[in-house]
Amino acid sequence: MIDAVRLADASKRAWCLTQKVTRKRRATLRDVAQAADVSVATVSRVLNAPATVSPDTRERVEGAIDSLRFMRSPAARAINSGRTRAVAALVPTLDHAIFARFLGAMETRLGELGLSLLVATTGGDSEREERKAWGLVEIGAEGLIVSGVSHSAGLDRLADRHDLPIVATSFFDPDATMPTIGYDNRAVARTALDHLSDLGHRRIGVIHGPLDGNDRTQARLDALEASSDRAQLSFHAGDLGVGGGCRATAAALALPDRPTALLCLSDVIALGAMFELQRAGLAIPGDVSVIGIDDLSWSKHSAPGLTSVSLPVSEMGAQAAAALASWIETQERPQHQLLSHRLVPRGSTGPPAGV
Amino acid sequence: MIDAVRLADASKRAWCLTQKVTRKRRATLRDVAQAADVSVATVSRVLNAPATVSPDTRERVEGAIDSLRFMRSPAARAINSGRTRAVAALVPTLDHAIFARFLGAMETRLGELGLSLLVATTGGDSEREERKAWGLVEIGAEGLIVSGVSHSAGLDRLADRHDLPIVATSFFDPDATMPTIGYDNRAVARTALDHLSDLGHRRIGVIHGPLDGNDRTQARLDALEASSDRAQLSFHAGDLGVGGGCRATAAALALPDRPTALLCLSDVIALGAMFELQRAGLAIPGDVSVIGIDDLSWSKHSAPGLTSVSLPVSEMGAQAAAALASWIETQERPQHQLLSHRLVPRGSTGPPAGV
DNA sequence: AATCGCAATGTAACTAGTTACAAAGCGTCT
DNA sequence: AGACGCTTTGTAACTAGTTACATTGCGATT
Repeated sequence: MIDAVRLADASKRAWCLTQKVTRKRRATLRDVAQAADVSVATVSRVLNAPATVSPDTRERVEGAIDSLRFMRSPAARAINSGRTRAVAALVPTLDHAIFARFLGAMETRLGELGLSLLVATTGGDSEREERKAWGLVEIGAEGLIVSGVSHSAGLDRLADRHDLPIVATSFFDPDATMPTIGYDNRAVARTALDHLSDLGHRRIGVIHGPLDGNDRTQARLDALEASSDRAQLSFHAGDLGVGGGCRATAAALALPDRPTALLCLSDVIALGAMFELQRAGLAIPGDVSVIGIDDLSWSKHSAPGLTSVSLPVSEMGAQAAAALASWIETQERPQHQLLSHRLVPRGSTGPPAGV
Repeated sequence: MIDAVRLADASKRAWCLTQKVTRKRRATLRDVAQAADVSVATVSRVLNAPATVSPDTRERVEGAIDSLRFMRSPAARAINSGRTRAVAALVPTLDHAIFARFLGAMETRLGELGLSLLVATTGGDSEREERKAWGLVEIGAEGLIVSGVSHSAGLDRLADRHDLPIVATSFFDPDATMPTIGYDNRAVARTALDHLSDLGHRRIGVIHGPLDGNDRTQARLDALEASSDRAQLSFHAGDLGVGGGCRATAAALALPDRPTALLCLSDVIALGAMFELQRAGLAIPGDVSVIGIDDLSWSKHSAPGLTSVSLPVSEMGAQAAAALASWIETQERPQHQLLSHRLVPRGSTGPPAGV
């Protein structure tokens, strides 16, 4: 321990030395002031309120700024303003259309609000989530948006310790300790099930991804199990991604009593299901209907178009960004927000063959 | 102007006042020192080199830290260390699997290197790219990774002004002003074309996305046009995404002399093409072969599996992260890096019908 | 001519940490 | 006993900006 510290210390000093030798110190505000023969306050004013400086002086200062290639130190600015103008988002992975879309919308809204976005991935691991969250706060994130994994105790500690604004998304739960902005995952799953059962399907295969640490999937499955009186449900788990959907679908199709419809807990999984059905030579929806959840951008273009439950992911990103920004600005904790989902019927679902 | 400044000033003061009333000032290092009855230096030591402080004192200080819920100000740390430990990435959009994968790999590697990732989207607009880049640097990004849009003059100015490390990715160009880490887009396109022409295809439809500001697409098209002696090429532009692929494919299929193969400049576009072919009742590859570029994670799972040119996108993200980190650390500009691509033949390509 | 108001500028004290250097305390060796 | 070395701690000066307050100088009133 002691050795490690000493080592770190030594290397730090060495690095600092190199610094001083290698690169000429960057110009500071005082250098500019000296070069322009004015006070530091005047330079600062040229930067922050140019109108209060005489055109004459301003020009001289601007000249000095340019010739010294001066740039304000963000850290020094932050120390004075108390603001870093950066917030962070934690998502399980970027390699999934739904999170990417969410982050995209969030980044756009944050940009409008003058904030930048730090992104970290957790891999759905709540220990890693906590570690990354601390790291982000330590480099200056003014607030956090978490998605996918439930708010772990660690995040609550973090929020408490820093008075740190943390918004949880992808689910709605008015009883949660932190504000939640999301949809009702149980209702989402029921919407999909209702659609299939309304069409007359009684044997339905539920295709889903991994469960570990994924509250959304769990909530959806719970809701389906609770509604299992409406139809005979079989559950098939697969890995993440299209490949997982393929394999789980293959398992469902191998059932002696083949389902007449597949309820996929995401459109990505549904894409795998459609590929697998095509491979099996089964017609959609003639032989088997397919429904997804998410309504990704390509879903309307598939052949046939994929029936899906549209989730307001972009809106969720924008709302979360706005809520967090206002929380930071006003110090007032935002309200929970329930966003509505919507069934988008397309060609991939129809009545079962026998009907 | 003056009024605006005054207004801003006034509201700022008001805000500060509110601050002081509403939230109790956060504890500083000096508060902790006072509470523990030690000097600020000792508190700092407890934080940075606990071994050099006697267990007795350390305990007292740690107690004070806990009871005051003290947290170091990131800005103050940054001002002293000269490091913010954050770098930024600029991508055209997050809503595209290829950039999401790239960013994911980058974030992972940066995390290993103790750096955090700021993400901003440019929408493929170089003006916006420049604006966002400045914004990111102003809040403390120590380096930049750009992708997709060519290094605009604005970025060069930024790099020059700050001595800011900027790495360009998604293309390889040893003559570029900033280090590039990427693949040879011309060669990538030729690889795809060679595969089709080796199979015997002579009428090939090239399906591509929008051109504005997209150097990668342009480079690929240039290479194809230069090789147009190998086959008769028709070019079909579509919007971004699967929908664009569908529409452009529809146009290609409507040609009096229908192409026997479709060369899609991305797998996303290829997915659109496959959907469209399915809609048209054409068999893949029996009637029309399809090849993509990217080799996305689902490409191997489609029906039939999509032949694609695999791009080392994840590796590119990791390499860019490592290169940028080392540039920041050592002040030594990294080398350009050419990453190799690879044809992945799958079921979607075969000899044309007549052969 | 004296006073007032205002714009333009400077001085110095802030922000919240880190750290070089000094000093005190204590045990050990000569 | 005095010198030396070690650990432990404190003082004060840094980092690079912002800003409250003081000051100067000029034109316009009174």
